[in-house]
Amino acid sequence: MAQHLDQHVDQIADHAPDEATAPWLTADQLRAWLGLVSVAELLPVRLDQQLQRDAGLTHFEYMVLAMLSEAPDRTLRMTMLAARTDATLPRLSHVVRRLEERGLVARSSCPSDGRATNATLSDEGYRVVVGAAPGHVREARRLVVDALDATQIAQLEAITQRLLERLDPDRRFCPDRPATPDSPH
Amino acid sequence: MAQHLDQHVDQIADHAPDEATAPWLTADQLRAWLGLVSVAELLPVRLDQQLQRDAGLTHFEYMVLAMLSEAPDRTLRMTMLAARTDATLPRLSHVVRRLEERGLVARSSCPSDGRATNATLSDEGYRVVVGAAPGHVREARRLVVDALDATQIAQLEAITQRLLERLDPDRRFCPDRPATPDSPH
DNA sequence: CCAAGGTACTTGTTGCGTCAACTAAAGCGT
DNA sequence: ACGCTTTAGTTGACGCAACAAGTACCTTGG
Repeated sequence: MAQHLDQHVDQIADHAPDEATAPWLTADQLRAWLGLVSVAELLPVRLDQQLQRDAGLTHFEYMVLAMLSEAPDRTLRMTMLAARTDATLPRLSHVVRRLEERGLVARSSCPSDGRATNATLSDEGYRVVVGAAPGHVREARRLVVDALDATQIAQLEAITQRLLERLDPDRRFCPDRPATPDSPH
Repeated sequence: MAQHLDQHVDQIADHAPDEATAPWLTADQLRAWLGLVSVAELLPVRLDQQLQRDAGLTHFEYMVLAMLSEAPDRTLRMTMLAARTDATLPRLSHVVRRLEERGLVARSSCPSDGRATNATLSDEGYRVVVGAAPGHVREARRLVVDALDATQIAQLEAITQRLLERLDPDRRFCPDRPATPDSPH
């Protein structure tokens, strides 16, 4: 499948022995890399399929609703919500508009800052996300958690943390910072 | 970030102690799961960014060209190419049409089977993919390979193999089967 | 040798994400 | 009080992927 990443190992060994200019991978590295790329390609698709089928939500919509469900008053400013879901503001704006049309969230202008918009989870939205959560977790178990033993779970956590330092150096995604719910003023 | 996956651990412990109906995750499992989801979300974006910037290709287009570059006569049937890139046929058809408009591949009707279409990498397409490969591998090193030590590389390979058994039980993706290039007749 | 069914694509439609404006509201210096 | 800049969000256009239909070709049973 991927000779193109290692097939010229011998020829570059001739004139480019140093790390910086020798791009190709060893067989072990190649297998790990291709495995990770495959997982990264397939996992989001599976998550979307399960949630779409069982709850009529994309994974991203689920994340939006889930973040709101945990926030004080089930309300977050768009910017904060975007940070927590690793979305651009335009993307979030479109998605929230569609969710509002479906009656799952409501938007309101923030009283303390006229520029800001607060998104609030409706009762119906709460029912939807609470109804979707068990199936989602079941899928997480089926695809990942139950496929690995405890040792591998620990290894996976360490590996993903290392990778996230490179993939997301600013820690924009999954900031885990305490909620600054409404108007910080 | 994700109380919604574990916040009710205590309350379900009351009435649903068994595995099948107890969906929530332990803290360790939760961290590994969220880490993997984040990586799966960010890695494809980074790969697309680097290839788009340096070679004007999406990761998927790069995969298409790379698979062709390894095939005998730089030629594959659409169905085979779709299997090797984990794409649906409609998706591949659109992408190959665009690549043909850019002069990177050529399509021709298969002489031995009038239904089939062969995609062939042009010289220009070969130059593009060969030019793109080093930067792509460099990015793979920067984001993943060089972030992990040899032990973790081995762990990651084992973990991804386990996960792929669940994510892709039919081994549709990355089948690594020998090329059946043209007309098996 | 012809009809029925399956195979290998291609094409049109729809939905979502990104990018590039654009609007409106603060903040800030004078 | 007046502009100028920054911040927050929305909107519209465009590109790409998924799904559904359609077309052309092969194959198999009668």
